[in-house]
Amino acid sequence: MRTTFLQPVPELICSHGLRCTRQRRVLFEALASTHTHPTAEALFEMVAPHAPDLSLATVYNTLKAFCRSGLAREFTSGNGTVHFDANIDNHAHFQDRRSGNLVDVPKGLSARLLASLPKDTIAQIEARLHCKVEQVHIEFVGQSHAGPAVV
Amino acid sequence: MRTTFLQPVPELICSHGLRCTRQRRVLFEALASTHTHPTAEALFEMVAPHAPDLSLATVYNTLKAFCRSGLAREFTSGNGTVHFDANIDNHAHFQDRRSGNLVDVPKGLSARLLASLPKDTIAQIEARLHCKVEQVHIEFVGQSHAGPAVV
DNA sequence: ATTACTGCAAAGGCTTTGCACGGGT
DNA sequence: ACCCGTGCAAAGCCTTTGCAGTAAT
Repeated sequence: MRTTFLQPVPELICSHGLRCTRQRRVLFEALASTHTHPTAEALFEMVAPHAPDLSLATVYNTLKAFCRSGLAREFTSGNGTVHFDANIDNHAHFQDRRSGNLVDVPKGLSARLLASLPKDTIAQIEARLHCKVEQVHIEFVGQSHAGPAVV
Repeated sequence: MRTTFLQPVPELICSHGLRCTRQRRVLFEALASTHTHPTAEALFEMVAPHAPDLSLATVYNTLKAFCRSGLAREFTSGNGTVHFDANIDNHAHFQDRRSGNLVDVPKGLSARLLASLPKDTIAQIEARLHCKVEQVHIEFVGQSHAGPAVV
């Protein structure tokens, strides 16, 4: 569990043009403190104990606001579930086929994977498909053994 | 447009334990004849001219049957849209950020990308995350220039 | 004081399902 | 003849939205 931030959470939220409400603080802290990638519902349940009358609609609205302002990122895994992530830097994911749980591939390994992609092949993709590649998502799917694989 | 199959479509459908109806033939041919990855709705519109009273529910049901029987594959792209694909072999995708359109990265290039992933790094992922990696999805996101980039 | 955010409930898409009919085997 | 597959409409998710009240600036 990461519990410290480069910038205190309230300032971080404010500096992104959002009002710093109790709900947003709690949600951001929860989101930033896990390397799993909770769905809106999962996040709702994570914070429920600390925010008794938080509504699910607010979770959705808040997450959307976070994404718009660049505080978080939303993405959909191969099986269709929408996940949120306060870790902005690009990294690969691993998803358990059975549970659908999604975790980060550790930073160093992610970086190695991304660096391994041959640049000339990407250039060829751009040429063949008449496009400009801006991002790469790598997702591994398979089976988790044992307990919670949170790194 | 690919219009020939290793096995004639009806046999292919039957051999997967499905009844070969007109709707299924039309849908499978349409799906297999494009390298874009239509959504259920898009496929519905593609075949509408050739199947006047096909219902959208049937498209959904049929696609699900195809996926269950291994004739097709379903996946969700990073922006949450569900796409279908009769190309079973593993390949990378490119998605246009604006339109959401998704196309295959040509086979050869896909293969090169997949082959470039360092095996030892994957082994380390398995070790660190206590998991077994079974599949890899690579998705590029960016901008398409010009017209339809169907390869 | 202003205006953004919240919670509730209702509305909205997309997808699935129940059921009677029709078509494949 | 059997029974799976189809079409329609209705029901079910998940997510967004409208609105009045509340809290942040």
